[in-house]
Amino acid sequence: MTVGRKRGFDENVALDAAMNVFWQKGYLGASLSHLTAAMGINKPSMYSTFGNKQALFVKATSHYVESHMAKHLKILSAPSLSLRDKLMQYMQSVIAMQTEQSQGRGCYLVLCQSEIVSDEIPSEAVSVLEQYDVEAKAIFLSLFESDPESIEKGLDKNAQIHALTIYTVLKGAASMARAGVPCAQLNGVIDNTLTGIGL
Amino acid sequence: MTVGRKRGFDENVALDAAMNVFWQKGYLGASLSHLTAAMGINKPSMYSTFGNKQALFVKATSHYVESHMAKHLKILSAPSLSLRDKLMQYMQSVIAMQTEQSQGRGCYLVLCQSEIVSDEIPSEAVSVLEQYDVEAKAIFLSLFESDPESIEKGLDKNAQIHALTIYTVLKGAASMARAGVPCAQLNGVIDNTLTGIGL
DNA sequence: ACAAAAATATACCTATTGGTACAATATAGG
DNA sequence: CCTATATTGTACCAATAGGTATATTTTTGT
Repeated sequence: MTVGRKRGFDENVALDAAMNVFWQKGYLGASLSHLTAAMGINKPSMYSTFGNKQALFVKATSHYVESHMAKHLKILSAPSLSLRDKLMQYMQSVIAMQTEQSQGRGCYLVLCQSEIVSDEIPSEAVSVLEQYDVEAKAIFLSLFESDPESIEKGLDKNAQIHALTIYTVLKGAASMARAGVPCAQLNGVIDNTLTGIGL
Repeated sequence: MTVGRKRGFDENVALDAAMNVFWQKGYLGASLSHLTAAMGINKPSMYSTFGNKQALFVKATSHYVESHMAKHLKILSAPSLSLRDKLMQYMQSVIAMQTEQSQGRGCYLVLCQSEIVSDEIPSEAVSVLEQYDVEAKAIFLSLFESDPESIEKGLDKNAQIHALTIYTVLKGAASMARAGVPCAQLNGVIDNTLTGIGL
């Protein structure tokens, strides 16, 4: 065992609490008082464990992606589903998660990415946000470029546009979810969107 | 003439400058120092002219709607255009405006509406933001409900879903514009969207 | 039992936040 | 020209921001 007093809190529980604060308030709106209160610790504990606000944000952002976004991805590679069902179930799953809270919160990433232009966000926080944005776009692009059914239907010819359509609707749905629009209504938007792509 | 020293600045010019700061930074990220510096005045002048930060925000928000959003609306009621062209030209016009700056700023309203859930926005600011959200939704809804071509094609049967689809894509496109995606790519998304609705 | 190490609580730091008091400066009417 | 009125510049206010110094508590190895 390492020498010294034992940590009186679970690092992952605290990180999850911090993630929820950033999710609700964004980077700028989440003060250290808000964060540490939600995490159930005081500032020195936060600083010694996570570094500083931007380092906490970087960890909280990765934690969001791993705990709330990654699990939906396996739907996109389910071999038994048609391309339409892959995309539909993926989008429905993501949006259901974003409308879960009675006071919907939408998407952590969409919220915080919108703060980048303000020029008030530290560079490491900007980096991680931009990195996930690039990755998300790449996932849809490679799906339309490589999926056999996509190629068969000729959707790979306009893979870029179709990928951007999915991504745009997801971002829009995140805004709508944050504004309190219920999941059921957004499912109709998904249906329209997939029809427009040709699925 | 009224007695007393004359105002050394143009109220509308100052309001326009304030609008641009809120557009870039949102309500929380726009400090009084940022605002007054951009407006070219000092704090007492700002407070005596506009009241306080939230009153300035309410005026700046209305100014945004009138100077940047209202002008696109006439496209939706152009009698010579098909329903598809009305919606396409409207969306293209809005998105072209949002991608204008090399460092795109997206939509003022979408940005600030995303701050509401943070619970850090004064109530009068929340009210004006929610009011414009309701109005925007109503415009698309009444279009699909009442437009002759919409009725002829049976789109009025699902007017709610179609209206929400347009609005969701516009919000998503605003996020994309803010992230720097060029106008040309988003025009492809518009095309997909209108196809999905059945236009 | 005791020293070293780690985590905690409290109090503090400087900078900035939204907002004002007050004195100096213009302006118009009498 | 002088007074009333309105705007301006400067300096300030309390509260909070992100971050830290320090002393206290708790733990383990010797």
